[in-house]
Amino acid sequence: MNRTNKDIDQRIWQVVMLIPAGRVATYGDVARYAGLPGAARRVGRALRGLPEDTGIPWHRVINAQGKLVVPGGSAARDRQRERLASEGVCFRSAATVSLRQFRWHPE
DNA sequence: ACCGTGACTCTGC
DNA sequence: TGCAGAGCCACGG
Repeated sequence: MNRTNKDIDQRIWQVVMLIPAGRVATYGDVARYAGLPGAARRVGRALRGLPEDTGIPWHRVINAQGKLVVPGGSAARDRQRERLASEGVCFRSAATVSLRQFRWHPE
């Protein structure tokens, strides 16, 4: 079975959509839940290609250090922090979330 | 095919 | 707490 890149992206997006509001997940977690252990960078690439008006909650995906790593300079970074805050996610610092407290753990 | 780069992660100092 | 190194997957020159 040859999985196309598009299939992989969809798989990743589907996992991201499972993250409930007020919670966050790391790139590595998403990769693992999508059946792609170790492909955290692949997840980042999949999210980078999303349009601005997407319904996929990409802002709930951060790195393993609880940090928002979306490139600065783009409005996306501020939007991510704003959305998370509005969902009730508290920040330990300007761009760092309390993973311990808000990390999503699928059952 | 080689190499640099990136919305990554883990380990060790 | 912070930074460097190495490993990771994938893309583009």
